[in-house]
Amino acid sequence: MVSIKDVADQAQVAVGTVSNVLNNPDRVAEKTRERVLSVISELGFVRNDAARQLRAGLSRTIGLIVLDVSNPFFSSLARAAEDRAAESDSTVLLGDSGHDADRESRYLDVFEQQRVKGVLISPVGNVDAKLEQLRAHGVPVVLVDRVDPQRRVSSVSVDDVAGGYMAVKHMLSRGRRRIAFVGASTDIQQVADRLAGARQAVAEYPDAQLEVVESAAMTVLAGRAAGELLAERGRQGLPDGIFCANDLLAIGVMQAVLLIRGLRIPEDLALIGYDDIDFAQSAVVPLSTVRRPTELMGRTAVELLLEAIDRTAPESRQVIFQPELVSRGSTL
Amino acid sequence: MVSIKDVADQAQVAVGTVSNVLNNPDRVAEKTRERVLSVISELGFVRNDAARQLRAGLSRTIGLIVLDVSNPFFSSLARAAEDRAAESDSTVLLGDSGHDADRESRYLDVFEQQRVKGVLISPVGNVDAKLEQLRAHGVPVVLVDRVDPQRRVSSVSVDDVAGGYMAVKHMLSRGRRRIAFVGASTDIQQVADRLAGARQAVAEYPDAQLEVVESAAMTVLAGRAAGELLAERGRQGLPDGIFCANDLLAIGVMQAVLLIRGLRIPEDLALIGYDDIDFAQSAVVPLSTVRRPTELMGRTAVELLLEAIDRTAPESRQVIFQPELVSRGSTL
DNA sequence: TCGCAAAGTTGAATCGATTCATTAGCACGT
DNA sequence: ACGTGCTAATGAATCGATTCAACTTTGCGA
Repeated sequence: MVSIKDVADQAQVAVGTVSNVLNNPDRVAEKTRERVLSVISELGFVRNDAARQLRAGLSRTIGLIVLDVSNPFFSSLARAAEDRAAESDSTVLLGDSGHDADRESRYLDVFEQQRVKGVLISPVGNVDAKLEQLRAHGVPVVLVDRVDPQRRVSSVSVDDVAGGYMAVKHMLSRGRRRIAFVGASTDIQQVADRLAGARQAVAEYPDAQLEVVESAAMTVLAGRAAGELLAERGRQGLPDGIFCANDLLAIGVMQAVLLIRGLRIPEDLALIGYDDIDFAQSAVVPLSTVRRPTELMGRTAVELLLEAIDRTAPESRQVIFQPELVSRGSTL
Repeated sequence: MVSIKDVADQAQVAVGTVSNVLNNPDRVAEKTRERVLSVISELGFVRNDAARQLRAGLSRTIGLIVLDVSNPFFSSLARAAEDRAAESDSTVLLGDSGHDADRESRYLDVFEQQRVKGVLISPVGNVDAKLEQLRAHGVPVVLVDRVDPQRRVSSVSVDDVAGGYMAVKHMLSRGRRRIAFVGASTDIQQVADRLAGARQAVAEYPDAQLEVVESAAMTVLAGRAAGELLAERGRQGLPDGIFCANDLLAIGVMQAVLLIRGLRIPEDLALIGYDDIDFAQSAVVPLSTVRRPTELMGRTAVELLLEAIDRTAPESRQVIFQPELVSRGSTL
């Protein structure tokens, strides 16, 4: 394996000079620099990051742990984070916890051993202890899609109350009055927030009413079950607008309504989801939905982290983004 | 920052002993070990991976570069690879190239600087030069979902010809005879292979015929366009079995057929896709499909890599997996 | 009591890049 | 000829964990 020493010998300079060629090129005379560079490529020298990091004390990597990489929300966020990190020439180590606290904990351990500059995490379980340990070791943390109730750590998240509000307000403004909300248990913060937003919107229209349908999960199949349940009532008992807590549910409801009862969307029933997954626009009837600014969130998360790294006094910041309404055929 | 030296001082032992507690616990007397361990947790000592790696010469990490983490095929493969690596206590660094050669190249550079033990990659562009460099530096490489024509590097891939064959054979064995293949350009190796398999199956039935419909892309919308095109012919001109090169196309075809022409699946038309994405089973009519053994591929890829790392003579191995037919409602 | 093997412990040397105080070389003005 | 100021280059010390030859202690049989 070729080391900086080998390069120095071959180029007839001292090791310090080679190091300067790599890190402070302008301190080295042009002729010398060129000679060293040509030896580097001739020998195929590649910097040993472990040695650099050991001496420098800090690494150039950021750890990112997401709940599920196959979820487009997270993969798009991760990509944006990587791009932003690359601009400040850092690298992102991506870990997928898969909603599993053990995996999450393993990644945190690895990240700490690797002495990452900072950690971005959308936590699964109770990570307070681990995060506290990281912070005690001087590793800044930024929460993603979650806020710290004690506001001790920085975070980027989305105003889901506003998202629920704009979804339902959208249907109300188009004349719908009998609104249904379909979502899993309100134990999930995001579901609770979206429902709260929906309630706010309905409260602004005295003649409107809101019905809550609790689904077993947040999947297409659960949505279909909910849709069948509603459709069984017949035309009279039906709501004229349905807001689903995510797009998968909405697609399930759409399947049930369109095929099983032959109702039409949006004529008989307006439908809106949440997340803007790929399938939303390629559903049979293009699905209206609420989109979260994932790229911006990823970039911002990295920026908050870099800020915390540079700053000595680590005051925390909570950044909350506003979601965006995407209006398509299902609410025309 | 707490180092092994601090632990040694506090526990009144030599640094070598602390190191042994961590790496060769059985060489240390029980009493000493306990004392050291308690000091470690008391001081919150965390091993510095950079120093360990510098001295040991090799790291405990494996680099994995996939084309698109949000593709369930890759995310599931990545998760399996991570689990397998964890069993041999290694860590996987996951990189998402997003079909972008620059990003891919950046990751390869980072991996090499980090002195990863080996690299798993599903390559975008022409990475021959980079891979050659890695191999020259003694870093083993295993290709994922791609074979090296020159068989110089190991690989794990799927027999897509067999996949195409089993999909079409399945429909033929249920009495369908007018088969259509829907897929994007055969410039894509996977598409070409699946079509070749379809041809093989059809050739076994003298009274069967195969029609090829080229779609613009491999998306739901492209599938819908293809479905509409077919449906316009009316019942007579229609095939009675359609094999789509992936599930997205199949879902598009299903939408077009079911809603726009009111045909029934599988009575009027059998339909089968490829990949077994989540949506396949939660489609209106559950979609039959061909599944690739992603978990097994991920595990095997890591195993091939570990093999190559341990072995001094790096002979390459090409492992080709057989896909599996998943029969659901769309081909009953 | 002595000898000797086994078990336990020690600490200096090592990995490779970075840092920085020091030295070398050169140009210019007086 | 000599001092001053500048750029360029040097190389020893450093980061923290691991390794291993050397040393100490313990246990046990003769």
